[in-house]
Amino acid sequence: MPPRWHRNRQTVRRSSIDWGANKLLAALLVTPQRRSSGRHDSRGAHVRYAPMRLSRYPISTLKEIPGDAEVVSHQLMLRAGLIRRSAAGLYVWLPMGLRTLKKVEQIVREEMNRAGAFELCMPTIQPAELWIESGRWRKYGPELLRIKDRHDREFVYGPTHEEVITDIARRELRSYKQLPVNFYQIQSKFRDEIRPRFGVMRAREFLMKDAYSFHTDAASLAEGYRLMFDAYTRIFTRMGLKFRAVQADGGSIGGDTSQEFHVLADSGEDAIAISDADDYAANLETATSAASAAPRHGPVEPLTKVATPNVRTIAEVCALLGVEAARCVKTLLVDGSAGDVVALVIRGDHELNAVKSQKLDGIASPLRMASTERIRASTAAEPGSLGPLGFKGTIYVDRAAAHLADFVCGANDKDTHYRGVNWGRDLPEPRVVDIRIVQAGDPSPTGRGTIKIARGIEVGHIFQLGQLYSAAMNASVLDEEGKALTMHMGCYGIGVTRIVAAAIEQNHDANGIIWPQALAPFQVVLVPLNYQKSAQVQEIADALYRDFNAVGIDVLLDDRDARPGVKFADSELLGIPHRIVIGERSLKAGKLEYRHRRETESSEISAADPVGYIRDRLNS
RNA sequence: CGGGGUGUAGCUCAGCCUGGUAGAGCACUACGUUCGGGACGUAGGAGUCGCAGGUUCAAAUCCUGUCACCCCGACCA
Repeated sequence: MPPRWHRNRQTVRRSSIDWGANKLLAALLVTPQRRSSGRHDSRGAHVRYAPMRLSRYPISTLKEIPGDAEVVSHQLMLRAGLIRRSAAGLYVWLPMGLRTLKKVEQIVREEMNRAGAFELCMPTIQPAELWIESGRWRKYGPELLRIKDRHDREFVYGPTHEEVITDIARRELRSYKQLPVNFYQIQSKFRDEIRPRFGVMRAREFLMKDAYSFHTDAASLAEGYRLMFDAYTRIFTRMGLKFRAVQADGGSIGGDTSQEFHVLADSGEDAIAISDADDYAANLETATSAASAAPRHGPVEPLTKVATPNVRTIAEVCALLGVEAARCVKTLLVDGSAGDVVALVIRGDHELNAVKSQKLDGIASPLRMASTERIRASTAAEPGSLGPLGFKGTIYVDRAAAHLADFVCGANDKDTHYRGVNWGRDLPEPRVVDIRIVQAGDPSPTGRGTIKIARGIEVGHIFQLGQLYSAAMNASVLDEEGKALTMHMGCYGIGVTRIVAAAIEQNHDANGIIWPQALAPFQVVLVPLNYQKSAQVQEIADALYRDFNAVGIDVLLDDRDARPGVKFADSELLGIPHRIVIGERSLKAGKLEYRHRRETESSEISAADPVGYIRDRLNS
């Protein structure tokens, strides 16, 4: 069933504005009966149904929150009629929402162009051969949507475009003189997420700006990477978002150096560690802290074995023995890459970081905890009384655990623990690694300040890929000596659709969205009161509407025959930054009422030059 | 994929336990009154009760299967 848009019984006045290409749209919006009764201008085109009059604009706001929307941005996007769900993780962008999406796109495009990147457009459907060649046909897993055409040939719906761009680059680029170069596109991606959620925030099909740069060497790549870092900083700054660039893990895309851009919001899915004294910031997955500088204390206590019946957790051990968790050590057994079991030792009050751990030699990636059967087979102990003492096999010890003296650990014997354990005396000196999750209050690794934990929404990610794909796909150019040179690559993503949701998460109140100026679908909403009754109100509202359009300010005229409360509520839900109320009451005094979406009180402005007033505010 | 939950009008939901043939509010249509913060009245349109099978004189309701969606965990822009 088609939605029913707001209608206006009243005949709209003839407008002098030339709508150009919008005429066709305007004509299409007209119902058949109306078309027959409409009037035509001298060129025979329809001009009566100006598209930015709310009586004709297809908005459909909801008072109630659709039941499946969990986070505010999803709720507000549905309530304001920006998107509608088509299937799990698949969304339709309605006209009002698309306006904001296009603004995001345009800012990204302008800044990418300014950084010297070239826009191109790759197909969403990609041939399987390229993925087989890069090795990701096997590696990518079920998130990759694989499809067949009528000839039974295999394709994928692209979740990313490294293969296609590398293929193009190796065919088009021949000489080092053509480098460095950066290509980007703003294109739909499909990732068959296990659990799409939060509306457009984690959708399966989404819009992404993806850029790929090609270089002769690592130094040039680092320079190109820096250019992208700067471009991203400008992009998110222009959008009026509070964001933070953080160190990141390469994940499935691969590569060494990588940073994420996070929009800070409490509802964010990612935790990030931020120093309170300098610019250190990292995804919790890779965040580290300063290792203790002081030397380890020497042994004092003798090694003693104590009975700890039915004690399994660190908390229980502490309670029984009267020691702090920070003086205990916990030993976690994980699957090794050779079918064995590897022991990871961390301090009792710390937690294991899976991303850091799975990078260690001899550990299976992704990280898996060893099954109870395997634990029994390799140690003859039960989980709960495991320890490094007497463990046969590889042992990795976290820096903080390695710094302990006279500590407590499991004895690898059911219902017993050791206390007074010391590295070097009772055990060999450990293999020291960094495998724990940093905690709020830890010292920053830069040596200045302490770590705070914040939450963020990842809206951008930049990588130095190196020769990962170019080597696999043999993408080379000739160097100065005429020898083949494997190109160095960087890749740079921005979640275009996700930005819209992230901006709302960061900018809303109880009444609705509060768009940052750069993302607002319209800058100004005109709210005439009694538009249908008062000739004066109608005349002034129409004139203002023409004037704003004439100077190129996006304006929406709420000419609906609705009560004031409805118009106010909708203008706030939609989050239009500037609202001008045209009412007979203030017109008598030669005034209009102005209110910014962030303000709680209206102010009177002169009716003489509202366009100039708004223009000043837009520029300030 | 594992665990939990829900499918009844465009939206939010009641009815289901205890079978008796479909409801409310919002939205929509018409008319009237109203009109500076989501009005009111009257009338109206709209649902194969997710789908399939079964039990029964009778199924939204009970049973079986199936599909879809949502929530909690490992992935990502």
